[in-house]
Amino acid sequence: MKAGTDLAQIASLVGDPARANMLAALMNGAALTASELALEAGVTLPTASAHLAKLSAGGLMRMTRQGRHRYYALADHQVAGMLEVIMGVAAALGPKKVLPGPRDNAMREARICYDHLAGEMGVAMFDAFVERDLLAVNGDDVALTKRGTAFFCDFGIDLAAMQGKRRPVCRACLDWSVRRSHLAGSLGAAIFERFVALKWARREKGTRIIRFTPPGRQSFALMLRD
Amino acid sequence: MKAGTDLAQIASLVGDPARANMLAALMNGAALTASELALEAGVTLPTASAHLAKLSAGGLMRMTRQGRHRYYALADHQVAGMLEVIMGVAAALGPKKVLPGPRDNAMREARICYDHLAGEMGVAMFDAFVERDLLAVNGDDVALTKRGTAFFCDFGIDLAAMQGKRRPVCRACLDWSVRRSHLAGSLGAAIFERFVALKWARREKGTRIIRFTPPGRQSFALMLRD
DNA sequence: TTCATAGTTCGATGCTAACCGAAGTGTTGA
DNA sequence: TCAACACTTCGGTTAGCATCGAACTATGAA
Repeated sequence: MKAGTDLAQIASLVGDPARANMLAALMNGAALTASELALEAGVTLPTASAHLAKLSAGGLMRMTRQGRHRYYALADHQVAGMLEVIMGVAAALGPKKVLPGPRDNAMREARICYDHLAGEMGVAMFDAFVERDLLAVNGDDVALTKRGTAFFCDFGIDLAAMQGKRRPVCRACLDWSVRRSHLAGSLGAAIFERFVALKWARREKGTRIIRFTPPGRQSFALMLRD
Repeated sequence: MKAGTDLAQIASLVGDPARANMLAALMNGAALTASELALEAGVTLPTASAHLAKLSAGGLMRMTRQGRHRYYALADHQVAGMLEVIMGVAAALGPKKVLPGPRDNAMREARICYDHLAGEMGVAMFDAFVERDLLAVNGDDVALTKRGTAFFCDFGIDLAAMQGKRRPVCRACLDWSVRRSHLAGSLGAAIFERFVALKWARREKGTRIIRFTPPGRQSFALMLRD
């Protein structure tokens, strides 16, 4: 009985559409003001204020004052993780393909998932690698092919250093915004590092968004094609 | 906006106390009748029936008819996992140390978490391994030590077969009933398999409970100690 | 000081949904 | 065929809470 009460308490905080929209808007890790969140949720300021008070009291949010602004953010990683899991269930259950995922275009296009590229560009990259026989997919398993080994070495990645480590080299990671796989593992991380080193892309400070430079975008497209 | 709506839809299903109690009661993996769930939630049959209809329509539950009984169970693993995560957040936030976790003693002591041992015994095992320098914990990372490698080989586990696989060998998994970590990953799974092979323990059919045999319990304690 | 902006608090309103009793459906057993 | 049981559906009541406008507080700028 007690277990259910706790469960309900947290879930009901997330269970209101206005609050859920606010929480979803904060999933990129940024902190937003009360006004911005009100806009995001489609309610007036007083209503938003009441919701924010509840979320804070419930421990799901953390607030910092800065002058006359109050910035709200998710309380911690655990809360963000919980929201991801719930969205995962929602995505798996809802057969409605009506463009799920972040409203934030930049987030949907390219973002950091731990330490590798996710979003539409991440999925496109993964698909291209498989298409070109650089990666071999077998169920949930992903492995480097001979061609792939040559290709990534050529791209400037030290594959030898990854072998035999605890962390898997290739791993498929399900993208909640697109519901398709992208590349994780040490190779996924190394590729993203290389993108940054080549100045093709950089992380936007304080968020999980990845911004590609115009030339970087071009090089990226080229890399997938040939 | 759409993301928030999906989020709210699922969360609000869990967010009602009566429904949350029902879901919590089903977390041991068993299937219960509508009457039993009504009792569990503390509502009358008609009320429970309405809730169960909603949960089923929402995809969180699965129903099977058996004569004049209707058995309700959680839809799948993903749903059970989501509930675990939410309870984890609730436990982390609620400063009420009033003995959180499953009312069911057997569940709290030892249960399956995917494919490895969780619950009090799982946590005790993890602690002992770290204490004895078989595992090295560094933040969220867990790694095998040299001593650990020798120990687990000696215990009859084929560590070589795990290396280089997609799945991590060691992983820490947060236990919602005890709020401490236990061992997951392929090593965690292999250890549990070994327990079963040695007849120290077995899964109770249809539930997530793990039953240790008396000699198994003794051997287990010995294994942790020396 | 005065004005503007950001946010909270208050009071009133209205809608949703949880709830129960009573009646209805379907299954089992006699 | 009838009675008992398990469960669902229906109708009506009630309580909670999301919502908004208006008034209030606090910070910053002129």
